[in-house]
Amino acid sequence: MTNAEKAKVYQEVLEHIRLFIEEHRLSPGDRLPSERDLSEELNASRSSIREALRAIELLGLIETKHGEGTFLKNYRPYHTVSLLSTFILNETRTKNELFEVKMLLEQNAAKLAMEHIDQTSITRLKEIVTEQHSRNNRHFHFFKTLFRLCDNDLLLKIWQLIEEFSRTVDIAEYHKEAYLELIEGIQDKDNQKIQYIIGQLYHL
Amino acid sequence: MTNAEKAKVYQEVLEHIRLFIEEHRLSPGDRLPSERDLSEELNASRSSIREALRAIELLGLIETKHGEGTFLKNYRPYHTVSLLSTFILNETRTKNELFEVKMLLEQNAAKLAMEHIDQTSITRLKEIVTEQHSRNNRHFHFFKTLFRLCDNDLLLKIWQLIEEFSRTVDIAEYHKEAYLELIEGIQDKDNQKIQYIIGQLYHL
DNA sequence: GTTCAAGAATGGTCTGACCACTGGATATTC
DNA sequence: GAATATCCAGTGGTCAGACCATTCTTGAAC
Repeated sequence: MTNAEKAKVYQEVLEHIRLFIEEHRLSPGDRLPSERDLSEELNASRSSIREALRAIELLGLIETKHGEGTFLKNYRPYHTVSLLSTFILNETRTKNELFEVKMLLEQNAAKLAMEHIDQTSITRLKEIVTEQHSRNNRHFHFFKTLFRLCDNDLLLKIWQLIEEFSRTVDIAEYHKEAYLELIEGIQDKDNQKIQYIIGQLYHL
Repeated sequence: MTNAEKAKVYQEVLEHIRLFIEEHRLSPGDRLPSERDLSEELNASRSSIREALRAIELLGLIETKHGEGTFLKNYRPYHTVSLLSTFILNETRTKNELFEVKMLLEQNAAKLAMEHIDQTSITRLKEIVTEQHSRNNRHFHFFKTLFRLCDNDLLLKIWQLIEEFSRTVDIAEYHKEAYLELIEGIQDKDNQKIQYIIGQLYHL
């Protein structure tokens, strides 16, 4: 036997759960079978079931309520992965990959948003940049709004995921002026300028 | 009692492990205490210890070797991204979103690759386009090679996941000529042309 | 109808057992 | 002495069963 790659029980359980969700078309808020039921159905011990459930709970995909059950959760980045911060992410290679992807996604968003932009959105963006309370979160709010304009939920989710990871390394906040210039670029539909400004943020 | 927020044992274990790693300055490859030792030291059952370990194993932070022990792993975000994606991608998602993101990623890759390209890679790309056996898989092979040139595993992983998922919807294969033109664009470092060609593939 | 107590279902945790794999110590053979 | 085979302690993998804490339902008592 060269490399049988025998999967652990909890990994198989994970796959079963994934399929279960798919087959039954479960939506966030819906209840999963109880640990005991899963145990019986999958022919695995309750401990193994729990190992699997705990793992995806940590990922933020499910939620357990004592005495009630296990529920599918509306996945939101920014719940769990702060764990990673002290764990690692110190490797420069990892950091660079993260920031590069983040920058690319933001460039993509800006370009797409440029095509959908209207005066109301421009105003909203300007507000976000100048609002006081978003001082420590300007970048996040600004781009979240921008991504929303793109009308592509998948793109938004990917970005949020990457953004979350990035935070465990470094919180990126830049000068107000850059964002205002960016808005100008979007308003003028000047793609070159947009790409350049975002590139500059990341000093690449 | 308003909101006691009693943490589960496995979450406390997680925190202990995190601290342990920090205090002992563990690096990837180093070994963690055995499950039984942790159990005794933290005054928790082995099951609880395992729930915690399985969770961060799934995250990709550690690696367990049967009979040997548990080891700290060199963490790469794409591991987690790929995990989450199997769930995220299954959430309601339109074909358009999927293909738009795919296109954007491919545009990103082409642009990045443009900056790293050399003669050998050009030749390799041309081969892929003209090879017979990759006829039904040209797009995938071509872009996979292109993404590799970008030297960003995270970006590659994201694209691969989306590409795979796209296949369940529709298989995209285009005319040989488009790829050859794309190679030309990359060779000439003509970004506008690159973006245009890829955009055309997706008729946007 | 309202209230309250009992009970069923469910997650949370622990104990202890046994198996399978690994690596080093020890014994055996040459 | 060197190579090999064997054994064994340590470790992860899995399981069965127990008990507790919480929640919700059910039905009896009022």
